[in-house]
Parts: sequence; C-alpha cells; structure tokens
Amino acid sequence: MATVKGEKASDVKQVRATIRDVARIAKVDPSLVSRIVNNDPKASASPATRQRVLDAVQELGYRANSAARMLKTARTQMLGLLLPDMANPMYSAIITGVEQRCKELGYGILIGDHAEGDSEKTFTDLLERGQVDGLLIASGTLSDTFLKKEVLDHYKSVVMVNRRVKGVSASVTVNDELGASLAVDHLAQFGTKSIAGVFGPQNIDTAQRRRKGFESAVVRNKLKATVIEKNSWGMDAGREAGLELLSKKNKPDVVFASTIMMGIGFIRAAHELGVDIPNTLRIAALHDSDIANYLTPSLTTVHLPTVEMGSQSVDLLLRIIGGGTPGHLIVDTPPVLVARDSTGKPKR
Amino acid sequence: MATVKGEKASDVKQVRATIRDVARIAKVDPSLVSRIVNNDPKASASPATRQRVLDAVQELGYRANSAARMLKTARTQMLGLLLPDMANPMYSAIITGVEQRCKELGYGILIGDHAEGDSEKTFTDLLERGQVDGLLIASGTLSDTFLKKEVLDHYKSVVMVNRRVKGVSASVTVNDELGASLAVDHLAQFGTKSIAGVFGPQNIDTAQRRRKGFESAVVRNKLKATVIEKNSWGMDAGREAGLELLSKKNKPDVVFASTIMMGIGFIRAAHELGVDIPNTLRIAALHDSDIANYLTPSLTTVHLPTVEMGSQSVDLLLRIIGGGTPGHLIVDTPPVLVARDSTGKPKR
DNA sequence: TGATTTTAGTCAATCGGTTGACTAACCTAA
DNA sequence: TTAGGTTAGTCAACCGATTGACTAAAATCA
Repeated sequence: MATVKGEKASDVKQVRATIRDVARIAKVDPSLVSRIVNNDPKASASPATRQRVLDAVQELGYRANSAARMLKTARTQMLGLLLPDMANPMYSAIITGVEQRCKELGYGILIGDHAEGDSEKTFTDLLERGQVDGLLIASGTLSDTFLKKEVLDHYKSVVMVNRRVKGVSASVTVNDELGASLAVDHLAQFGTKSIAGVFGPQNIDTAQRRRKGFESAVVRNKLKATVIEKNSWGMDAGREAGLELLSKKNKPDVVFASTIMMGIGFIRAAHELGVDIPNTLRIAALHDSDIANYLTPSLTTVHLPTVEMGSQSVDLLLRIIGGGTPGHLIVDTPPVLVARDSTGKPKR
Repeated sequence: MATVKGEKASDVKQVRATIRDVARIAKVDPSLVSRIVNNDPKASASPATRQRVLDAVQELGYRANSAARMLKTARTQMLGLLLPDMANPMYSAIITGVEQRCKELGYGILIGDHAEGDSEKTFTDLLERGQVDGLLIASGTLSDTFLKKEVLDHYKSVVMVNRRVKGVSASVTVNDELGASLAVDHLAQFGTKSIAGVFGPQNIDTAQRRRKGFESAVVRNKLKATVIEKNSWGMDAGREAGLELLSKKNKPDVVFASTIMMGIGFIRAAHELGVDIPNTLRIAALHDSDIANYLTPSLTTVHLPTVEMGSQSVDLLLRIIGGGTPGHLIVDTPPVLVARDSTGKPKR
C-alpha cells in the first residue's frame, strides 16, 4: 500500500470495497454481484459462482454504499420520527418500539425532536431534505390544522402515532378508551361517590378518546364526575389541576389522570396541600413506566401497549410506502391495570 | 401533465426538480447552478445570471438530492448518536444539545439506542452502513475494552460524550469533579459528621471523577464518609443503596447520589424505611432535571451543563471529520447547585 | 437432429450532483 | 496594438449500485 509521507497508521481510512472490487475478485460482472447480494430473483448463477461472489463479499467486507443505492433506487431505507420531547417516558416507549422494528427490517431512523417554537422548521427540514422514505409523527401538541397542511402539502407517506388527524389517512393508536375506563372501574371499587378526571388538550383526539372512556365508565359506575382540561400533558399541568381540585370545598375522593406525567404532578400537589394518598385520595394514571414504582406513593397506572404501537407504526408506514392502502389501526394488545399504592389499601 | 387512468390527485407525487431542471430554466449549465447554490468561490457569474439561477431555484423549490451529493462527495451530512437509554433525562439533555447544534449546521442525526444485549449489533450497523460521517457515543455502560476495540477497528471519527475511554482520542465531558464537590460542600454546611456517597460503575471514568470530587470535598470538610458502588446508574441501584445504608445501625446524616436517578431511588428507599427527608436525612444528587421539582421532597441537585456537552460534542466531532486534531474537552460552563427541599430547612 | 426454452451471465444506461479542466470574450496595461 | 489576465461560463468525467436488454451456451423437447 502506498504510504504518504508522514502518514500514521491511525490516519489510514481503509477504502471501502465497491461492488467492482467484489466483481473483480469473483471474476464476474458487477451486475451479477448486485443481483446476488440482493437476492434478486432474476439472478441466475451457478452454485459455484454464487459461492465465489459470497466469498469475495466476505473477504472484502463489502457493504453496498447506501448513497449510491439511494440515488439509483430513490429509496433511502430511512424513516423519520418526529417527536415533541424525548424525555417523556411515553415517547421513549414509542421510540423503543419504532427502533426495534426498524432494526429488524434494516431501516434507519432519523429523529426530529421538535421543540415548541421551531416545529415547522424541523418538519420541513426532514421532509425536504428528502432523506426519509416516510414519516412517523408522534406529537401530542402540534395542531391538527398545522399537521394537515404540512403533511398534505408534501404528499408524503405519513403515519400518525398515538393520534388521528382528519386529513391524514393513516394512524396507529392504542385503546385509550378502554384504558381510561379500566382505571375508572378500578377507582370506583373503593366506594367513592365523586371522581375527578384530568385531561389534556381537547382539540386532540387522544384526549377526547380518553375522556370518552372516562365518561362511559363514570356512568356505568354511577359516579359524579368533575372534569378538568389542561392545555398540555405534563407534570406542570397535573400539578395545577391538583392544586385547583384539592383546594376546593368538596374535594374528589378519587382522581383519574390521563397521563403518568399528569399523575406525578397531581401527587406533588397533594403533598403540597397535605392531602394523604391513598387514605384521603386515590389516584390512577394512564401509561405505565418504571418511574411509577419510585414515586411515593407508587402510582397505580394502566399499561398501554406503547412499544407495540411504535413497532406497528413502522409496519403500517412501510406498507404505505410499498403502495399499500393506508388505514387506521388500533393496537390490539389490551391495556392492563397495574395496581400500586396510590390506590392501595391504606398503609399501617 | 399525463394522467394515468385511475390516477387520483392524491397519488401524484410531484417530481422533485433536479439541478438540470434549474439549469434549463435559468439557461445555464448545471455545473454553474451547483456552484452558485453551494456558493463555491470558483463560481463566477454575472449578477444577472446569478439572480436567474436563484429565481429558478426558488420557482422550482429545488433542493439538492442528498443521495447524489453524498455519493459524489462521500459526505453524508449525518452524525450517529449512540445512547443506552432515551428515557433517562441526562441522555435526553444530551440529545437536545446535539440536535440543536446539528440543526444549526445542517446535519442530520441517526440515532442508535443500544439496549443491553444488542449493543454490538447496533454499533456495527451504524458504522458499517456508512451512513454517518462520524459517531457520538454517550454510553455510561459499554465497557472500555469493547468500545476501544470496536471504535479503533473501524477507524472512524468518534467522540465520546460524558466519558473518556483510553484509546479513543476525543471526548467531551463536564466538570463532574467540581459538581460532586459542590454537592458535598452544600451537604456539609448542615453540620453533619457522616456522609454517604452512592456511585456508579467504577470501571467508568465518569464515576471515578465524581468519586474524586466527592472525596476531596469530604476531606476538605473533615467528614467521615461511607461509599457505595453500584453497577448501574439507575433508580433501582439508588434504591438498593438506600435500603442498604438506611437499615444500618449508624445511618449517614447526609447522602450524595451521583445521578438524579439514583437520588430518586434513594428517596424512595427512605420513604419505605420511614426515614424523614430532610429532617433525618439530607440528600443531593448530580444532574438537574424537571422531575426534581416534582418529587417529594423536591430534590436538591447540581445542574451540569449536559446540553452544552451535547452541542460541543458536535463541534468537536465536526472538527475531527474536517481533519482537525482530536482532544479531550471539558465543558467550561460551571456546575450550579440547585437547592431544594431534600436538603432544605425542615418544613413547618 | 433441429427447434425451443432455460440457464448463466454480460453490457451499458441511468440516478443527480460535483469539480477539475477548458474556452471564449472582454478588460487592462505597456 | 498586442500580450496577459479576468470574467463568465461550459464540458465531461466521475461517485457506486441497479436493472432492462441482450447473448451465448447448455438443456430440454419433439
């Protein structure tokens, strides 16, 4: 190997073997190599030749240059994933699911974390750079109209995750309705008369579905309900709701929080106001996460199949990219109640 | 436009304009378009021509096909980011920083979340697909030897984030030592005699640095210290440490937890054992995060510049990719103590 | 045996940008 | 006036893989 003056071993970037290198070593045409490695049905090669090619691939550690492949096939083998906030355990569960499935299928993920302000920019960036074959959007905050406008304007393969948006023809959600009603049923069994429900932005269908499940269970259990709607899904919103509700004259006996983050905030508010959980107040929240075990009291949750939602979104998106029909999928893994201390028997 | 039978408007994917389209409209050669849009200093064009080109770009909404550019330039304009766990707030802070900077510089991020088992696979995938110009590794768990072997084997541009690994010549870290000692100094001011420190895997330099800061502050404050080392950084490890320490005869008065997650776990253990914080026990942890405000009691932390660490890692990596010399950078934003209730005056 | 199909493989165009080399017209200065 | 230098732009060869069209030899069939 030619060595440039002053070159150190660590500087040597070994040159990636190309398909021509493989072809030369296996003594065949590059096109045949291509067909063999991609096991193209049109490839016809004798077993011996095929083996020679495979050996050469092995020997050189050949891997197709993805840029070249992209250019020719107009497929990037990458999916975009747009999220508002990675720190939220719900979103990280979605990421996990998306990632798992993508890895299995050989797709890469380009992540777009959209902060509040620049959502528009990130969005168009991902789309216009044309570096993804399709886009998964898991945002509980961007408005329907914005999404619809942006998405349709770019005619891209898009799947909404954990949400349905009118005008976007594909989505994957979980059974939020059942999840919410499971929580309410659990809370109702303690003989309460009054329940409160804390919800997220009502212009987003996810919140609506949860509310629907909440309300049907409320009716079924003959409870009297108070509802609070917040404009975000976070701990701050949960705490505010808690402070509001718990400083009222007639406090609720039990509370349903529509996200675990809101539940955490609510518990915090209860502590601040000296309200004892679970003796005076019981609370349950949607979305399970490890953190629920580490709160005091530990938080009763309903586990929703968010990881599956992530992976099934990938499958749906790929189907759409492949020309299949879009649609609205509800993950059929059922929600499961995980009872913990926040609804438990009073301690001691 | 030719319309295929049965084609609906929504099926029409508008064809991306190519550089040739722009050239045709502006009546120049494609090469000139390329030079103008990339403002190549070699481009010489009259103001009028330049404007024609720019107008055409505008009109067609032209954006260079990234695959073609990658192929020709052998640059992908993408960085890989390898993380163990997105749910952890420390890592999501790093992501935030990396993302911000990448967006500013027009780079994309390919995320690799390495679960415990498949770390090796993800790793080689990202590297071998050759889809990134360089790699940021922010893993507090992969072993030095593994990293060294994999990294060096692939001669890639790599920056370690929040960690230094012998044999990998670039890293960005924060001043963990100072951070830890700040926390200890704060804890010491309450007149305690005995302090406990809870640390992560000692085969990782990050843990060692924190320990060093802890110990120097312990000496400076003339304290008697107990040290616990755990093999992970999480809530579970913190809780275990808490259960161990707090069921002993002579419990510590104050505790330093080397991550916020460990702090959360420790508080949980204290609750389980009925130890009152902050009256009986005071605790402070490294890494600030929103969740610290929502715990009960809220958790005193030391804010480390993790977001900056993320963005500066990008700068360093890009410098290396551009042929610059690697090096070990310590983010110079100083750690800041954020005092909260877990070390506060006893309530009431 | 001769005609036809199958097998095994090659050829060459193409995807869209980039970039070094080149040219023609114009400008400057001696 | 003419040599030398700018300015404004063009030409064409890549980058590496894919894929439709093609060919020659071998196998099958009648």
